[in-house]
Amino acid sequence: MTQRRHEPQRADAQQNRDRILDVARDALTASGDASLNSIAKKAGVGPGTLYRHFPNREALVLAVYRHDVQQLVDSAPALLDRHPPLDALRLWFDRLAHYGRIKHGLADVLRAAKHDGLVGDSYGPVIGAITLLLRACEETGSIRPGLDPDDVLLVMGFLWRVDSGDDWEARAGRLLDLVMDGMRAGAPATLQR
Amino acid sequence: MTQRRHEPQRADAQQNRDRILDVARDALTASGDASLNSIAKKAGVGPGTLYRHFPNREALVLAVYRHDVQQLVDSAPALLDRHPPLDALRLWFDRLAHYGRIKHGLADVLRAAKHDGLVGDSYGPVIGAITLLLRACEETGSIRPGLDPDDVLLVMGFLWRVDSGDDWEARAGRLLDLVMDGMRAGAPATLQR
DNA sequence: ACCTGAACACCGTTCAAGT
DNA sequence: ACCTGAACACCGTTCAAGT
Repeated sequence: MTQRRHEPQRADAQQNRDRILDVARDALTASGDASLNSIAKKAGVGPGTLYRHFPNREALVLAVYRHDVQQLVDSAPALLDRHPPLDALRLWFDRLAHYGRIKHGLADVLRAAKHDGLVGDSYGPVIGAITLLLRACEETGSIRPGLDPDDVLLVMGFLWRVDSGDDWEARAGRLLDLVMDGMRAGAPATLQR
Repeated sequence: MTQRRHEPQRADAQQNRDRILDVARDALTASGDASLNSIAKKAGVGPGTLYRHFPNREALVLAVYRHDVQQLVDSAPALLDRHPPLDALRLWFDRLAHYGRIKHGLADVLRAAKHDGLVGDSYGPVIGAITLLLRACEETGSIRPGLDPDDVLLVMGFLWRVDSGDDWEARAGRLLDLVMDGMRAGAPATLQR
């Protein structure tokens, strides 16, 4: 939505920003809990410079993964074009699982983003994509109506926490099937409470 | 399983241990990220003393919630006596949700416990309770057979992450229903991959 | 306008020295 | 056998001083 590229900015500032993002991307992929100070040092800038560009860890993580998230979000319509809605939904969450596995910290940011004010920047589009997919499924009657996208994303949170054995993909697949079966239209009605 | 009460131990050591646990319980309920140093200080002991009793944060959290977890685990058979298996399963997870909401850090410990060697101490019994409940459901044919207790606990992890509005209980209930519908025997078969 | 880097309060953790 | 508490390396974050 907001286009920050090429805003009037001093050249050295822009360079610093880019180098920080480069280093941060590498550092975060290597291990999710890389310290901000260590990232600043590796980027060859003072801690203050990092904080000037990114006021907190969340902002940095978000900036690092911005394009990747956008790409994931954009893929939803294409999936809907090429597959039945329910399959598209499933495939999209497959992708989400892969993203969450590589992009450390993204899960936490998405979780926190809901409460902080910065809903529009990354959480919003993600929820938007899920909404799109859910609606398509509803229209074909393949899932129960009225599912809340926030709820669905929350439950799918297990995808970020499957441990990283070599069978993680199979396990995630099984569990994804399980949850999606619960979302299906044919699924038993809600229990009497 | 292991009974540590009244092992030969110096009186002051036992007192220190108890005071640390008391303070830690309060501190953790107040906020989940209370520092170990601050807990030691409030308990009136040096940091080294805390570390002598509990080598890391995980051990402390586990010790603090030991009795509560045991109580939860023990409640499973009673639930099975008084309710149909599927209802018992649902009610037990309701309780788990309430526990995870108050006992900060317990969720992380349960997650980490699987990989660390200390499986027997707390993770084991919890998985044991889930296994018991799942088997009972299987026998009445109310859920699909072959569900892995680890998998189920992993998916239910969303319970610890429902945010704490005043509607958290309703939301958790909805999502619990959703997941349990997926576990049901009547649920649609696994998708073709 | 932006960067530097020393500085602050804190963290988890260790370990010599005491009793 | 156990406790103390100074000490270490680190963390996130700030802010005067520079260019």
